[in-house]
Amino acid sequence: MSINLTRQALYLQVYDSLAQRIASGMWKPGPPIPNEVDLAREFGVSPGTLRKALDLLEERRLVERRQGRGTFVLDHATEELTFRFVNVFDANDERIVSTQTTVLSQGIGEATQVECNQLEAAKGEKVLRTRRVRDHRGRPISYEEASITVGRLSGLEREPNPPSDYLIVPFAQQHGIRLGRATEKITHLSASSEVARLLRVKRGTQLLKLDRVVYSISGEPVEWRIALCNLAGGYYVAAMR
Amino acid sequence: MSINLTRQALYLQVYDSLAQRIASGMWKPGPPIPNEVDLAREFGVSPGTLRKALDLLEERRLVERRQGRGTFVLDHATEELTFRFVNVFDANDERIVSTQTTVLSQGIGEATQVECNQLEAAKGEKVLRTRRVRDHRGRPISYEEASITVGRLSGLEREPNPPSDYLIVPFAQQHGIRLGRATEKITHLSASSEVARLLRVKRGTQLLKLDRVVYSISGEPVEWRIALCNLAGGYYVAAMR
DNA sequence: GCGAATTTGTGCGTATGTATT
DNA sequence: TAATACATACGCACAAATTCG
Repeated sequence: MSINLTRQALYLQVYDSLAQRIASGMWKPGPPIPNEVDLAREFGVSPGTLRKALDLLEERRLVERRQGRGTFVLDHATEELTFRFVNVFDANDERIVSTQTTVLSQGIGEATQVECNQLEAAKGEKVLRTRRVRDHRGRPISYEEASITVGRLSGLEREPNPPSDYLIVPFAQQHGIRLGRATEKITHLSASSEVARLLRVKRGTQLLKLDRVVYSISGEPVEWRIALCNLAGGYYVAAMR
Repeated sequence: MSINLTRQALYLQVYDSLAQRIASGMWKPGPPIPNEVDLAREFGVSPGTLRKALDLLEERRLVERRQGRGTFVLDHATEELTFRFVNVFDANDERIVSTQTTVLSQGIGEATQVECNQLEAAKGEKVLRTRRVRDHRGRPISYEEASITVGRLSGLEREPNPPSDYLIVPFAQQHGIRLGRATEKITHLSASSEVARLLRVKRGTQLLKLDRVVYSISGEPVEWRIALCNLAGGYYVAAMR
C-alpha cells in the first residue's frame, strides 16, 4: 500500500463501509452479499484485507459466512438473536420469551438526570418510555420500565405510534441499529403493593430486580430498562468469559 | 503446503503446540516468547499461519501481544483475570474480592451423582470439596460449597494439603490449566438458621444463590460452586454479548 | 535527542483445499 | 461433474511501536 495518512487501518475502513451498507438496508437478510473477490476488487483492496473486515463483521454478528455458499446479512429478528439479552429461565429450563405484554403507559419526554446518566444522553434529549407487564405461559412474570433514546433509532422520532410491545433487538434493527452488548445489574427486593397487584403475587414477595442497559454495536446505549421479575422457581443465567 | 491428511487446520495444530508449551510451564509469564519469524521457522509454517495461531492464543487469554515489544504469556494470578468470574459488587461499586476466608471443612471423595452431572465427570471420579465463609471488609459475605475435579488439575492428586483458601483461577493455573469461561445460575432464597448464623444475619434474610460452573479453555468443567451471598446493598453484574 | 535494531501490525498477491449447489 | 464461494496457507514488503546505544 501507499502511505497511510488516515488514522484508521484499511480493513477497519472497509469494515465501516460494509457495516454502513447493512445499516442503511442496502444489503438485507436473504440473498448473499457479493463474494469476497468482487468486493475486494470494488474496494481496491487485497482479498486478505477484505477478509479481515468480514471477520470483524462476523464477530459482531452483522453477517454469517458459510463456506461454499456465501456471506449473509444476519437477521436479528430470529429467536436466537432477539432473546440473547434475556437470561431468565422458568423452572422447566425454558427461556422466558414473553408472548404477551400488557402496556400500562407509553410516551415521549425529555430525559431525566438518571436517564441521561444511564443512556449517556445529553440534557434535553428525547426518550421513549414504556411501562408494561410481561406474561409467560399465562402468568404475569415481570413489570418493566424502559427508556429508549429516540435520537439513536433512525426514523423513530417521526413515528406517530411506536409499538408498545416492541422487543428491543428487532426493534433496533428496524431502525438501522444492531445491538452489540448489554450489562445487567441484579438485586432482589420485596414487591410493593402496586407491583404485587400487577404481578398477582402477595405484597412482600421476593422479586429479582434487573437493571439493564443495551448498547449498539458502535457502543452507544440504546435502551435502559428496569424489570421486576417473579422468578417463581426459575432462575437467571449469567455467562462469563 | 502439501496434502492435508490431518483433520485439523495447520494453524490449529500450531495453536495446540504453543498452548502446550504454556500449560507445561516451558514458557512462563515474564520474558517474551520467541518472535513470530523464529517461531514460524521452527514450526515450518508461514508467518501468516503462525500469526493466526497467536491470534487464537490471544483471544483465549493465553498470551498478550505488544507491538514493538513481543508476545508475553499472561499471568492469571493478576486481579483482573483472577476475579473475572466474580460478579458481585458492594454498595460502593467495589468488586467483592474476598480478603479473608474461614474454612469449615475440606476433603476428597468420590463424586456424587449431582457432581458428576455438573462436572461432566465419570462415576467414581475424585473431587476436592471445600466449604467456607468469605469475608469482605470485615463482614461475612458468602457461604460456599465448592467441588473441584481432582483429575483435571495436574499434580493435585499428589498434594497432601491443598490450600483451603484457594482462588480457582490462579489455583488452576498453578496446575497447568487456564480457565476459559463460566456460567452461573442465580436465584434468591431465605437464609436457613445454619447459614444465617455463619453469615451473622437474621434467619430468613434474603440471599442470592449463585450456582456456578467454571470451565477450562479446552472446555472441561473444573469447579462447581454454590455460593449463598448476602448482597447487603450490593448487586450482581452480568455482561452479555 | 536521535537513529538503528527489534518486534508486532497491516497489506498485497497468489495458490490450493473444501463445502455447497 | 463443474462452477462457485469461503477457508487455509504461503511469502514478501512495509508501517508502527518500542527499546537501546
